This record gives sequence, C-alpha cells and structure tokens, in this order.
Amino acid sequence: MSSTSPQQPRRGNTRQRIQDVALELFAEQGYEKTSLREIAERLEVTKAALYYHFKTKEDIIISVFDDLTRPIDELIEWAQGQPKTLETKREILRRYSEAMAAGAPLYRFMQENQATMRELSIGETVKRRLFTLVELLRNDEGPLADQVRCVSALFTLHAGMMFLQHVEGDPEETRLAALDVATDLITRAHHGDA
Amino acid sequence: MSSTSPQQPRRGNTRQRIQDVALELFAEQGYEKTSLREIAERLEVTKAALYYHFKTKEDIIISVFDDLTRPIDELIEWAQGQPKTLETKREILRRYSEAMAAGAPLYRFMQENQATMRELSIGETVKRRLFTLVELLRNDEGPLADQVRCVSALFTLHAGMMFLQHVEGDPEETRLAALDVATDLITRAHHGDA
Amino acid sequence: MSSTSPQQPRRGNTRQRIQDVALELFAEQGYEKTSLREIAERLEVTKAALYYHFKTKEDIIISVFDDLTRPIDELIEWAQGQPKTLETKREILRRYSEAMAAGAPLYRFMQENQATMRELSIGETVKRRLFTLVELLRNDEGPLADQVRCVSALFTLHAGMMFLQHVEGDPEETRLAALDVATDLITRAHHGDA
Amino acid sequence: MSSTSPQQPRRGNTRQRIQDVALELFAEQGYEKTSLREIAERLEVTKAALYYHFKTKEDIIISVFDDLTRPIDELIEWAQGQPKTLETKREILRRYSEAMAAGAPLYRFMQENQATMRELSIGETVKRRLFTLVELLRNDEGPLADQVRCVSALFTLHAGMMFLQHVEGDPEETRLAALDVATDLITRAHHGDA
DNA sequence: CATGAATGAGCTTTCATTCAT
DNA sequence: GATGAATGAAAGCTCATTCAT
Repeated sequence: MSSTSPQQPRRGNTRQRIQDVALELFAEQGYEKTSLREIAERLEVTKAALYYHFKTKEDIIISVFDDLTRPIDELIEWAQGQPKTLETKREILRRYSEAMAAGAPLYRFMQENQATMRELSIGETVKRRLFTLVELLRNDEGPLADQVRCVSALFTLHAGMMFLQHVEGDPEETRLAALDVATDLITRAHHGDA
Repeated sequence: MSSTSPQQPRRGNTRQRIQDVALELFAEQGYEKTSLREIAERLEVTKAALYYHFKTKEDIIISVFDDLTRPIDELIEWAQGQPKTLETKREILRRYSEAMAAGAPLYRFMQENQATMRELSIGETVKRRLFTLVELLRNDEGPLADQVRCVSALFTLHAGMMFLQHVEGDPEETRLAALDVATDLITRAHHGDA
Repeated sequence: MSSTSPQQPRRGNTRQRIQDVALELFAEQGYEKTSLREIAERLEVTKAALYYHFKTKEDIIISVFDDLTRPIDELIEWAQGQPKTLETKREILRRYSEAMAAGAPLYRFMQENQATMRELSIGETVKRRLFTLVELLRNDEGPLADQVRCVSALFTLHAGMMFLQHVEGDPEETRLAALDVATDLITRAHHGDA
Repeated sequence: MSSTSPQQPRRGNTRQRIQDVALELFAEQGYEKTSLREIAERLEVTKAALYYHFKTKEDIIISVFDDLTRPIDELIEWAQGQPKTLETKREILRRYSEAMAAGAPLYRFMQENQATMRELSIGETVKRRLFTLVELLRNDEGPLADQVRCVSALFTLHAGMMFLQHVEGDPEETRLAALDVATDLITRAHHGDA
C-alpha cells in the first residue's frame, strides 16, 4: 500500500499544491504576513522551488485568481447578453452566491485583504468586475436609496459568507438565508422604479 | 505655564501628529506596507522619536483605536440600558453611522485590513464590539433571514461609506441613503417577529 | 586610559571606513563579486549598518566617486578656460597623472570594471568626462593618426599605472616615465597640425 | 562533413551557438551580470542543455578563449623564433591588431572585465601571454621611457579598438591609424637603444 | 540531446527595535 | 523630547548546479 511510504515521489502536482497552500495561508494570515519561506516549509520544498513555478510572490496569487474567478467572468458575460429584468438580477445573485461558496477561501482573502488588493495588479481587475456587477444590478436613474440596495445586496452575500459563518451553524443554510435577503433587497430596489 | 510664551515652535502635539499621519498612511497603504520610517519621514522626525511616544508600532494603531472608537463603546453602553425596541435599534444605526463618518479613515482602515486586524491585539476587541452590536440589533429567535437582515444593516452602513463614496457625488447624501436602507432592513426584520 | 580598550568606541568615522573598505574590496575582487556581507564583516558591523549610511550598494561606489574624481572635474573646468596650446595640453596630462596617482585604487577599479561601470549610473558621467578630456587634447581637424595619439596619451597614463606597477620597481618613477611618453605623444600630435 | 543527409533541422551546432550567444552577452553586460538563464532563454533551450555541452559557466568562457586566442599563441610562437629586430616587432603589432579585429567581442570582453578575468582560471594565461608579448617588444636595458613606449604600443591598439570605435566613422580606418601610431611608438623605442 | 524539477547558498534590501547621548 | 548609530531577523529573489527521465 502507498500508505506508509514516507516520501511522496513528488508528482507533477507541485504547482497546484503551491497554489492551494498559498491561498490557505494568505487567507489565514494575510498576504504580506505570509512569507514564501512559510509556504515552502509547509510543502517541504525550498523557496527556490516556488520560483521555478512562479515568477514572483504576486504571480502566485494572480494565478489562483485566474483560476477561481472565471465563474464570475462567465457570469458577467452571460448577464450582459440578458435583458435587465428582475429575473436576470435574481439569477446574478444566485450564481454569484454559488461562485463565492465554491471559491470561499479566495473570497475571504479578497474581503480581508482589501488594502493589499489595491496594490496588487489584480486589484484593478477585481474592482472593475465588481463595478460591472453593480452596474448590471442597479437602475441608473432610480432613487439613491434603491441604488444603495443593489450594492447592499452584493455586500449582504459577502456578509453572509464572512461574518455569519463564524457564528451560526450550517454554512449552507446561512448562505441561502443571505441570498434570500439579497434577493429581497434587489426586488424592492426594482419595484422602486415604477 | 508655557501659555503666553510668544514662540511656540513645536507644541507638545507630536504624539497627536504621529497618530494622524500613521492613520492616514495605514488607511492608504495598509498596516504592514506602512513602515515607521515612512511615518517618521513624513513628520520630519526620526524613527527613534516615534519610540519616545509609543512603545511599538502596534501601540500606535491601538492608541488611535482607543481614541476613535470611544463613541461606539458609549453607544453600546447606552443601548444596553435601553429596551430592545425598534426605535432603539434605529437610534443605534443612526449613531453608528455618525461615528463612522466622524472616524472615517479608521473605519476604512478596519474594513480594508481585516486580515491584519485579526493578528493585532485589538482585533478581538473590535470583533467583540461588533458581535455585541449585532446582538443588540437582532432577534435571537426570529427567522434566520431576519437575523441576516440585522447583520446586513450594519454591513450596509459600511458599504455606503466604503464603496459608494468612490462612485457617487456627495458623501453625506450617500451616507444618509445607506442609513435609510439599513433602517429599512432593521424595520423589516423587526416586523418579521410578530 | 583608552589605550588597551579592546573595542573602539565607534567614532563618527564609520561612513568613511565603509568607503575605504568598499573601494579596497571592489578594486580587489570587482564590484559584483564583492558582497555587502563581506564589507560589513571586515568592518565588524552588520550589513544593516551599511544601509544606515548608504541607501544602496551602488550609492557606496557613487559616493567614493564623488570624492575622488573632483580633481578631474576641477582640471576640466580649468582647462576649458585656457587656450588650446601645447603647454595647456601638457599641463592637463601632468595633472591627470597626479589625480590618478592620488586616487589610484579608484582608477584601478574603473579600469578593471568597465563592464560594470557601464551599468552604473556613474558610468555615463565618467564616459562624458573622458570624452571631454580627449576633446581638450585633440585637434579636430588634424590627421586621424594624430587624434589617435591624443587618446593614446591618456591611455598611456593608465597603462603606466595599471600595468607597469605590477612589473617594475618604483611606482613614482614609472608614473613619470609614462607621463613623459604621453607628453611626447601629445607633442607629436600637436606638431602634425602645422 | 556530416554528409548529404537532407534534413538538417538542428545541426550539431548548439555548442557553437552557445559560445556565440554567451560571448555576445558577456561582452555586452559583463560576465557576472550575465546569467545562464539569460543565455538559455536567448537560445530557446533550457539551462540544463547548457550543462550538456559545458561543465560550468566558466567552461563556456574558457572554450571561447581557447578558440579565439589561438592566433595570439601562434603569433607568440612565431615571434620567439625570430630575431628581435624592429621589423619583427612591427610584424607582431600588425598581427596582433588583426587578431583583435577578428575576435573583437572577446577582446572587448577582456578589456572590460579585467577584474573578473583575474578570478577566472584563464586570467593567469592571458596575463602571461601579455607579458610575453611585452617581453618580445621591449628592450630590457633601454631607458624606462622606451619600455613604457612598448607597453603603450599594445595599449594603443586596444585604445583604438575600444575607445575610438564609439566616436569615429570607419572602424577599419581607425584600426589602421592606431596601428600606425603603435608602430611609430615601437620604432622610436627601438631607436632609443642606439 | 535535452528537459523538468528542484536545491543550497547567497544576494540586496527592509524592518521594527534599542540605547547611549 | 529627540537623535545618531546600530542591530538581528527576515524578506523576496536569483544563481549556478544537479539529476532522473
């Protein structure tokens, strides 16, 4: 059995392992407080090995991004081809909530390292994406309060994931509750138009 | 007393100036990316001078906290002596919104450096305070969605300050709109009880 | 009495000592092969101490330059105010030879690290200075061979210092012999005009 | 010849290509500042491929040397069989000048990386060769100035190649002018004997 | 003939912190 | 109330080199 073999034969999965461990540590301790030494140690490789797979520290987080935020990009692309109906908006929230659940550690990282994000080259990208989403949700000409509701709907999803999970029981249940509230917000914002 | 002495080249305000500049830079670039050298340089003093006034880097941010979050502490204290009526909750949101506006850079800092906050000794304090506030807003036994609404109300205030300010025009107007939405959320959560 | 005290009380001469040791090592081993660790060790301070006095490694060599090449700058300034007579040119060579003797290690460093010099920010400066000197020596419209003689005169001074010193006896005697040859070259180049 | 095989997709010229690119980069940026990664990248092979052809980085430069300095070795061997007449000396300069022109990048590299050369195992060889050449040119018992002239003659050839090429027009013309001046120097040194 | 993956040693640089003056 | 000088630790990164495949 492969069980007791002490040293894994380092298959071609090192790159993936780096991404996993890095995201884990970045989410846990923050980007700047996580050193490459730490990542390398946990993987039982040398720092130089990281540099074989990624050109810089920033490159590591970028690559994780590119992998985990594709669903959002696809969501945006899809949404831009739809009419701006209430049903479309509900679908956006539903899918966004799912994407967040799937890439939870990354979204937690983004939430908790906003200051860092701003310096990172991806910061701009993320911001633009968020703005686009808001644009797809809000009514440019409705009352200010309704516009706030749209932003708040997105933030509610984040709140649901980040904050409540530390408190309540079942994460999935909480996520759905947050999605309900967000949907409710968007619905009320939508009716405000008429 | 030094009162009427005509030359007042540098008053004993260095401590205050350090706090101001530090908060400014922390909010701008993040806590870890801001070095004491940078703070000292902008103040045109030496690093050692900082150490005359504060024992560590962490001490600086702690002292800023102690100054700027007192309103929240007072708010909590006040709220704990009140009945948990809807009116009380509205007042909590109103005051919280005001406190945030008054200490905007600090709240922005907290929002954007959550990962750092967790490592800092004040992190716990802040978290506790936030939990207490949520406790004061929510109905323990109401439906989950209503509980989410309470959290979301708080997050909406943050959203209003952080996100919208980069987009819309008048900050104060935006703040009030966010307060409206938050109040609306709490109101709906409250009615759900009955 | 301070006599036998083993550890020197580190007077305010550290900056100077860094410059001395750095130049010594740079000249001995080359710029890139000399690490800051090495310099620090020889001075019995930490690497960080070097960074208290100089912002970068390059800064160290720059500061040495600024100190040791001032005579050349003054020479150029003086020469530019003189008529381009043979006597002026002889004086240029004489003074240049003396400046080289005074700053021997630096000139040796420059001679032996030309590739490095080109990347350094001072490289341009040095090159410009050399060109200016050549300009002051040569006759723009004379035969090509005479122009070569002027360049060769300068190079002869370098040759005298760098190459011969490793071979012959008295450095000063060699220097003067080189100066003689250089002067001879310039004289012949000058007569070629007529 | 490797005969008439029709497909010659990559001939066994990799070794040669490595040498060419390496010399090019070494001359351009210096030996230490040029990394094997850089060389490999420009050749579109991996670093490991370099190690198939050469045992170490130093080996690469050594092999280039062995190829390009053979003319000098042959020149020395020839000269040692000749009488030390003026005509012999002129021939030495003539041939040396030609060898330099043929291997220009290498000689430029040597000129600009003297500090590095000293650490390299070939450094000694080169130095010895240069000394031998000087020995063949100079009159051991003549006046010091005449001995300087011999060294200076060699340096003038270098000066001609290195310095003037950046300034004047036709390189070949400049080379010949430098050769003229060098020959003149050696002639005068020779006459001094009598 | 060559690559993919990795290493160990070393580099320059920055940081928070200390302490005698 | 502050400075000048220094430190120890660590960071991100690069390099020449190795070796199984």
